[in-house]
Amino acid sequence: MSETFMAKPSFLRFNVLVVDDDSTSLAIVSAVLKHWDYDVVTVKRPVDALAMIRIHQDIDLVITDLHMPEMNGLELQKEINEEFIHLPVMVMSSDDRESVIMKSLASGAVFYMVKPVNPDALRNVWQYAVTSKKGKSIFTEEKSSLANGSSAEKISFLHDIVSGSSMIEEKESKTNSKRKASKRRKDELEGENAAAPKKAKVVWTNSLHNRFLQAIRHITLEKAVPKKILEFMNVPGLTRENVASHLQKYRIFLKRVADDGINAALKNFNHRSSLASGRTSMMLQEVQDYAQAIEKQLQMRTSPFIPRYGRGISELNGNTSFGSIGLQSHNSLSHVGLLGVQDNFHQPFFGNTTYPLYQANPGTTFGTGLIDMGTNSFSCGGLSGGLMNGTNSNQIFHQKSKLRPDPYDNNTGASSLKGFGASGLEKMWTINNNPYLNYAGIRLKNDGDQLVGAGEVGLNVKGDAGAGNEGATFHHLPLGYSSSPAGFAVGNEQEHTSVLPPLSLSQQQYCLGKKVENDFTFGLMNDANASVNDDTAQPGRLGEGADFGDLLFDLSDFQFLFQDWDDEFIDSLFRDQPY
DNA sequence: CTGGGAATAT
DNA sequence: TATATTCCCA
Repeated sequence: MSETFMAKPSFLRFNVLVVDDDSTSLAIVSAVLKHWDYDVVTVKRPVDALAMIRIHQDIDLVITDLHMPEMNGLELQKEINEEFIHLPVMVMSSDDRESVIMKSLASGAVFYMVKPVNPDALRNVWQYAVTSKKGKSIFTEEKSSLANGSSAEKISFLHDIVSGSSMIEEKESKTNSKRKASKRRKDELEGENAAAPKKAKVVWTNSLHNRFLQAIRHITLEKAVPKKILEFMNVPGLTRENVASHLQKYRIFLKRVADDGINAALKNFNHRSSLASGRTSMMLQEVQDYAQAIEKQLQMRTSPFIPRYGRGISELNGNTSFGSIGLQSHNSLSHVGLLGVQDNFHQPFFGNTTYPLYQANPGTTFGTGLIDMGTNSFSCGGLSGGLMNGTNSNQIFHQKSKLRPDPYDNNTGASSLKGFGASGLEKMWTINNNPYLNYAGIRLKNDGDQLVGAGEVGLNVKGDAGAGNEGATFHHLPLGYSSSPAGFAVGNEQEHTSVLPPLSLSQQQYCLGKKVENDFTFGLMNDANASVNDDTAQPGRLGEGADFGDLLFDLSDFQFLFQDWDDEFIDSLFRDQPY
């Protein structure tokens, strides 16, 4: 606590929404925030900010410019806090008049930054986000920036005054506010020294949890004790107690699975699951871990997954044949589900030794993925069919979650539209009523990162399921396919960058599970004998060397939704492959 | 000190 | 209610 400031623990992720009509300012703030390891979303219009917050559902902090057309920062702040009470909003402006500052803070802004924004001030904004998350504030640090007489310093003091105490009281004494602030700060520090500082609650994000799981897998469940796990995880700031606590919860979960079955365990695991913030991946990981444990115990050579998990997961959303694991699905066709399985399947279905883990055929269908939306449409999940494919399970392995941004904009040649499928969208709409421009998910256009639209992948639509890219030419995963890509591959037909190796274009159809209604089959892997148009889909077997885990989506990757993509970020996706 | 269960806190 | 922290004891 003797540091000049409390650095943001690297394992804490914060989604910061920046709103500024000025592109330059927006870019700068965004860049600085990213530099400080925040996840940043930017919009230029306040109305888009509101939409983004509603859709994203996992914004931790909003930083908005004050002076904007249509709606100014304070109006935006008011709207936000009416709808999202605990979402902190910071205001920034080149206006350094104290009256304006005070008005903003009185209005409910948690902080006021004078432009040009001090990078140091941005570094610590996570604490405000933490405040919103925890319902308590964490201000234990001395800020080095206080040493000088900058505006930021003044603002910082103003904030200190406002936080945790009556604004009215402070207004009355604003002339000597600086002194009072100093005194307050001192009191705080003394109090903390006496009573020990409040520890920030560790939030077990998906990524953190995944590290935890990795540790357990590495150590093996039997030998996994808090100390070893902690050591393996190697996360600064994480304590043995934290790990012990989580391990306890984890074991309870496993026990519940053992006693009641995976279905029951999943049911009350996390009802709040949403794509970006939920713990769906944890569920999946638990399934994996538990399945492995079972497998070991029973010394089974064949997969024990089907009878137990296939249906179990299917039943999650009440669907008799396919489920989607806590995610939305409102279509009688299509489906999806990570582990969807045909009702009468009684054998392992994860590919076979000849065609292990192929993706579903995207020739006429779309599929796989996490979310299903729209009439006659298909699920299109972020990862979609992009997860697995290929005759080599190792390939599959490394394809996992390599979400690719779109390097192209076929219309302009500019550097791309950005988009993703599979958010927990409830409102979808098509673009220009043009099926060729339909998308699953949200698209962010490059010209200012405005939210330009979201659509659905429709029947017979050549649409990307997944990362969208507007243009005459669609992008496909497998080379040569003219439609229906699934996944995040992008580019044009000739130059696409695919997360998948090309499929041969024979009539082989792939599916896991069965067809649904007419033409749609889904599933994660194919079998050469399967056809989308008949019921002959044969489940394959788990290919040798394949890992059940390969099939599991890691939703922590979706925390990148709406992220501004840049080269560094993209690189990090590949660099940080967990396996 | 460590692990793990239970009580407690948010 | 769920989950993380703290306490307690073998």
